[in-house]
Amino acid sequence: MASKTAPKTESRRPHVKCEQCSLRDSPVFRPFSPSEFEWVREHKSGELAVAAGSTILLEDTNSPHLFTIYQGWAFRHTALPDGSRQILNYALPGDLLGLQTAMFDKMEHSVDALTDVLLCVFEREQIWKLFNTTPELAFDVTWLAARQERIMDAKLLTVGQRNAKSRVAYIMLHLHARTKRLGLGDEKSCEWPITQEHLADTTGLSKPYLNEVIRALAEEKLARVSDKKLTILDRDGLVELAQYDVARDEMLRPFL
Amino acid sequence: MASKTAPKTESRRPHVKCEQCSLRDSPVFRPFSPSEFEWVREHKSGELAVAAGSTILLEDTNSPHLFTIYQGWAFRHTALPDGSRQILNYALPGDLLGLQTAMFDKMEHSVDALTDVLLCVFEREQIWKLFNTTPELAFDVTWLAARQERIMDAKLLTVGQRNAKSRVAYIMLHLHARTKRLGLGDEKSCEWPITQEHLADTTGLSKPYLNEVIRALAEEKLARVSDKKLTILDRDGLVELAQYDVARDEMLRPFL
DNA sequence: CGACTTGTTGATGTACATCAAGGTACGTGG
DNA sequence: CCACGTACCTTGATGTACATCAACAAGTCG
Repeated sequence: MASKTAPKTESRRPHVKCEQCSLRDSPVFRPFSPSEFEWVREHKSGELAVAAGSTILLEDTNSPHLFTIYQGWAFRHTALPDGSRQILNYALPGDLLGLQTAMFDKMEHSVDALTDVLLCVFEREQIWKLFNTTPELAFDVTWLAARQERIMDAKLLTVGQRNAKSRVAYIMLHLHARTKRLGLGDEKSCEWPITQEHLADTTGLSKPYLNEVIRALAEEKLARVSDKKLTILDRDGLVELAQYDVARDEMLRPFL
Repeated sequence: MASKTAPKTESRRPHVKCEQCSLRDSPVFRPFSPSEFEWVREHKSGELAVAAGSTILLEDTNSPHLFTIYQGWAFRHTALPDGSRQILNYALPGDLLGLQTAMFDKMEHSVDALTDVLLCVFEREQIWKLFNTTPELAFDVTWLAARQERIMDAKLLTVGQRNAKSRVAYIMLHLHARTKRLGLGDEKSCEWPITQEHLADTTGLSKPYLNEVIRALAEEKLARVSDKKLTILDRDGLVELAQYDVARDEMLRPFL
C-alpha cells in the first residue's frame, strides 16, 4: 500500500558530468558518440533524489518530466477500481520512466520508489526535439519502448500460463539476470528490495500463499530470500521449474 | 491450434494508392501531410493476402518485413516450452506488425491471421531511414509502441487481478470499443472471429470453464456471442462487472 | 517503549483446472 | 444422398490450487 503522497524528495543541480557517468562503464550500454553526449548534457535539466516508498509519477496525472534511473529500484503499478493492485514491472538503473506522459495526455500507471532512488530529469517537450535533431537517440527511445513491450509480453505469459511456483521462480530469474548485468549482483545472488506484498501484487497471488511458495522454494533448496538479498541455490532446478528461456533476458541496451 | 506453416498467401502489387486508402477516411487516424504520403508511397513494397489460420510471422525467426494491417484480424501469441499458449493481443486494421524484427535480432512471438487478412508490406531496413528522413513518422512508430505497451499493461492487470467473468467481460468491451472505432461494428455489436479456444488462451482460463463463463454472461443478459458476432446486451452491467474504464480505450491514432 | 510494517501460520471455502464424453454443424469424397 | 471427418461448442464429475480471514510473531523505527 501506501506510497506516501508527500515524498521526501530533493532536487539538485547535476553533480556528475554525463561523460563520466558511472553507468557508461557498464558493458550493458552501447557507447555514446560526442554528439549524443552533447544532447544529453544540454537537455538534462537536473537530478532528483527520491526516498524509498515515495511516489515518482502518479496515475492520471501528466508530469512535465521524463526520468532516467541513475541509482536504485522503482516499480510501475496500477489498480482496479476495487483496489486490487497490479505491479507491472520493476525499473532499474538505465530505465526510462514517463514515456507515456510524453506521448499521451496522461499516465495510466503510477511509479513508486522501491529503494532510495536517484533520477536524471529531462523535460518532456524535449522528446519532440529529439526526433528532429538526434535520430539515433530517438531510435533508442523506440528501442526501449519495444523492449518494454517485450518484457510485458513475457509477464503476461507468466501470469496467464505459469502456476504459482513457476511464476515466482521466473521473476526471481528475470530480476537476477537484469541486476547481474548491471553489476548489482553476482552469479548466485543479488539485492532484493522486494517485500512479499510487492511480490504478491506482481504475481497475482495472495500474500499468505505467496509466503508458502517462497518457503517451498527455500525448502527445496532452489532459491532463498533473506535480509534483502536473493540467493539462487540451484539455478538449473529453478530454470526448469520456471521454464525459463535464458536467451530472452540477454540484450544489449542502447540508451542510458 | 495449429497455424499451418504453409500459408495460402498471395503477393501482389499495390492496387490502391495510399492517398485513397479507405482507412484514411476513418476519424481514428490523423491526417497525413503530403510528405508523409510520399514516404509511405515510396516505401511500401507490396501487399500480401493471408488466409485465416496461416502464420504471418514466426517466433524465433527474423522476417525482413514489417507489416501494417489493411483488412482483417490477426493475433500475437507465444508459448511456454510445455506447450501452453498465451495470446498476447489481437491486431486490427491500422496496427503495425513486426516492430520487434526491426529492433532486435528475432521475434519472441508469432503472429497468426485470425480471419483472411490483407497486409501492406514494408522492408524492415527502411525503419532506420524513417528516423533520419521523416521524424514525424518515426514519432508515430514510437507512439504506436508506447500505446502497445499500454495495452499490455491493461492485459496484465486483467489477467493478474480480475476474476474469470470480469476478464471475459473486459476483453469483450475492449475489443468492441476498438472495432467500433474502426467502423467494424455499431453501438451494440461487432464482428467476433474469436473462438472459445482463442479466448481461453487469451484469458488464461480452461476451455470448458470459459464456456461456462460465456454462457453465464449470456444467461445474465450481459453479452452474447453467436454466429461470429458479439452482441452487447447490457453495457452498463458489463462495464460494472469488468470494472472497465471507458476513457482508456479512447485514443486518436496517428499512423496507418 | 509502543506503533507499525513485514513475515508466518492455520482453518475454511471456492474458483478454477483436468479429464472424459457427447453434440452440432460444417465440409469432403464416394 | 450418405458416410465420414473435422472444428467448434457443451456438459458433468472430480480434484486441487488457490483466496480469504484471522491472528499472531518478529523485526524496525520513531
